[in-house]
Amino acid sequence: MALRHALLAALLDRELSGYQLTKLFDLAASSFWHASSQQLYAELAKLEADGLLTGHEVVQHGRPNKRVFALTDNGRDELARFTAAPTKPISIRDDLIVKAYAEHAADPSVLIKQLEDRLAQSRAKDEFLQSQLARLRDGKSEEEYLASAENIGPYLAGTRGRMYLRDEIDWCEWASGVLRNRS
Amino acid sequence: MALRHALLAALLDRELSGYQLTKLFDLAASSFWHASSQQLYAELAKLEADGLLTGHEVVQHGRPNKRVFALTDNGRDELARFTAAPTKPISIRDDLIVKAYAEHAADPSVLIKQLEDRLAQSRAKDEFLQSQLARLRDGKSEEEYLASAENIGPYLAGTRGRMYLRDEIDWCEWASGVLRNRS
DNA sequence: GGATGCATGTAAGGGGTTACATGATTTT
DNA sequence: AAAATCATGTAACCCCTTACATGCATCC
Repeated sequence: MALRHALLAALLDRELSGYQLTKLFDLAASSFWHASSQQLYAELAKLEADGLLTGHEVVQHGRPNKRVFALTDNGRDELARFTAAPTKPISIRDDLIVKAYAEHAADPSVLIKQLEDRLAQSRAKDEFLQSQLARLRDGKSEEEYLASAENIGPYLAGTRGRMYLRDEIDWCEWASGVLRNRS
Repeated sequence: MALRHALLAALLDRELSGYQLTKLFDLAASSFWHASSQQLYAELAKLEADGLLTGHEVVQHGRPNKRVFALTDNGRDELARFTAAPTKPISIRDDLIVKAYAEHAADPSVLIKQLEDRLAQSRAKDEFLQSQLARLRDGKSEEEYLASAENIGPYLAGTRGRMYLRDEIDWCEWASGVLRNRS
C-alpha cells in the first residue's frame, strides 16, 4: 500500500472530490506526494470498497455533479495505525540530480539550462506554497498559529515542502554558477 | 525507463560491480535515488544486453569473484541524450510527511517518536555524506576543489543530498518541538 | 467558435517491491 | 560456532505511469 494513506490523510477533517484531490496531489501544493488522476480515482474506489471512505453525490448547478469522499471510523483508525507503524524510508527519484552527477559526460550549457528550468519551476511552486501557508496562519504569527490552531498537520507538512523548495532554488543557483565559472 | 540513467551515471568514469552499486543505491550515500539489489542486477543485465554497458569478470582471492560493469560508447551517448532531454518532475514519497499531515488523527507522542527516529537516521546519513564530500575535496577548500577538479558531478549531487538531510534534521527537531509544546 | 476548467474514468504495460534462494569467506 | 560481509540472482505481485476516452459549462 502506498497512496492509500496519503489519501486518507488528505481527507482528514474535510470532504473532497476526486478532482479536488487531483489538484492537491498534482502540482505545487504537495511537495511530499504525487499521484495522477487515474491512480486517484482507482484508489478512491478501492478505499470505498474497503470501507475506509464513503462517497456522497453532490449536486452542483453550472458544473457537473461530483462525488465527495469522507473518512469512515475505520478509515480514521487505519490512519492512526499507519502513524504508529515503522516509517518506511523515503523514496526520492530526481532525474535532475542524476544529470548533475553525470556532469562529466554532459555539455555544460545543456546542464545549466536544465538547472535554470528547474529553478524557475521551484520558484513558482515556492511562491504558491508560501501563500498557502500564509492563508493557514490567517494573520497570526507562526508561533501564535502553531500554539492555538486546532489542526496543524497541513502546516507542518507544508513547511517541510517549502524547505525542500528553498533548497532546490539555492542548489540550482549555486550549481549553475559553479558550472558557469568553469567554462 | 528510470533506473537506467541513474546506473549509467554511477558508472561514469569508473567500473563497479552489482554489489558495489547495491551499496551505493541503498542507504546513506544516495539521497537522490534508491534501488534494491534485485532491481539492480536485473537492470544491469538489460543494459548489457542493450549494449550500453559491458561486464568483465574480476578474479579475487579471499572473496567471491565479481563482475564489474563499464560504460560503452553507446552508454555514454545515451547519458548525454538523457541530460539534454526535458527533465521529468521529481518523485518524492515520504510516509513521515503524510504522518505529520495527519497529525490531527494521531497520538502526539507516537508522532514525536517517529520524528525522533527519522532525526537519528538523518543525522547518521548526514555525517556519512559529509565525510564523503570531505574525501572528494581532499584537503582543498570547496571553492578550490570546484574550480580545479576534473569531475565535479558527484560533488554537486552529494551537496544536494546534504542539503536535503540538513533540512530533514531541522524539520524533525522543529516539528517535534512544536508538538511537545502543545501537549 | 475554440480553449480552458470541471469531472470521472478504462486499458495496457512497465517499473519496482517483497519474498525466496544460494554459497563462499571473514570477523567475532 | 555463529554472525556479518561479499556476491548474485529468480519469481510473483502490486503500484504507478502512459495512452486513450467522454462530456458539460464557462470564459475569451
